[in-house]
Amino acid sequence: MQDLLTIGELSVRSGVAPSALRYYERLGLIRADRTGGNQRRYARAELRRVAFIRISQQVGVSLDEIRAALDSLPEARTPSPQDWARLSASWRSRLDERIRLLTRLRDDLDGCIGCGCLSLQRCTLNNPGDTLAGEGPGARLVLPRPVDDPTPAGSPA
Amino acid sequence: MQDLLTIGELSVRSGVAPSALRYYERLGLIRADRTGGNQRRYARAELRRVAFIRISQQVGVSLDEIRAALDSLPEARTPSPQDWARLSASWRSRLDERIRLLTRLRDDLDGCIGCGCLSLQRCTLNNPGDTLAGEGPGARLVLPRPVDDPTPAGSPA
DNA sequence: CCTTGAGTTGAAGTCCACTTCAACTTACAC
DNA sequence: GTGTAAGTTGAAGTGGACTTCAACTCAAGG
Repeated sequence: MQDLLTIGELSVRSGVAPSALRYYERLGLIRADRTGGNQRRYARAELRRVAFIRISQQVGVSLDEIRAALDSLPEARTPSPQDWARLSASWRSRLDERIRLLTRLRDDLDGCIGCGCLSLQRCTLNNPGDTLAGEGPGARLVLPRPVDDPTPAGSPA
Repeated sequence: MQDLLTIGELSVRSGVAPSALRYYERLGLIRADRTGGNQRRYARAELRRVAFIRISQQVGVSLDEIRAALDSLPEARTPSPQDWARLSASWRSRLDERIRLLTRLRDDLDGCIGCGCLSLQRCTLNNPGDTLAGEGPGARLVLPRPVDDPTPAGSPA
């Protein structure tokens, strides 16, 4: 066991496919030394970078933003625990926000289930720049903003 | 104000772009009558379908699954509040699960920030079939399962 | 009538995060 | 020295959820 990992080893240890690791490298998220025969050899510290990438993805951050965050790490030295803590902390509010939104959606869903209304207005939905923010595809709001459903109260759906 | 909406009206009221509404129709998620001149006219009930689609997307359900869910609605009659309640309830556990995972990630992140470890193993991360389930792109696990990082305790990252 | 904004279509394009492929080279255990 | 698993590359493909485009047609107010 040396201090350098092959791509296969890093893949197994990180749970990330080799093709994804190469992709990350192309995007500048991780780096590798090369052997005389041009094969990648990863320093152990890269494991932490990959860990950070995966965590960040869970939080809902794009690879591009992750790259920006990683770029803020000191280049001269191996990042310290404090460095990593700072980066992780920077996602904290986004994570909180996502949890808050989903929780609110759940509560609203419960309310809607109670009354069976599923009305766009009272639900968390269609609250642009709030619920629609930051979630994956399909959550882009193109039009200015939704308008209340003027169905006369009591009409049959 | 009649009981049929143009695509533009439905778009404004639902907050979904016309192109997306046409796309939903192609996928069989919503339907529209046509005027003599071949323009779409939506029954008011379609607003609820669109609402359901958006809510479901928030929960993290794919359009394909949403279509399957919508297909389970009675065709003969306008869906009742109970029908919608049943569909919404079917997402409930997924929503709960997502909230649970994100919350756990937050807690772990706090822990990791405390110690600065960011180690793959103790964090929620790389807990295949658990954390990695159901979340957007980048969360596919290809390799069997990650292996513990055997960095000797006390080695400098 | 005529203009103009809204709507129609199919095909192609976009974005993100990867994966797959083919053709070839290295590393290493025996 | 050799067999084979593992690695290399660039280019192209995938999937999901849409958007954009060009070339038209429709609907409705003046």
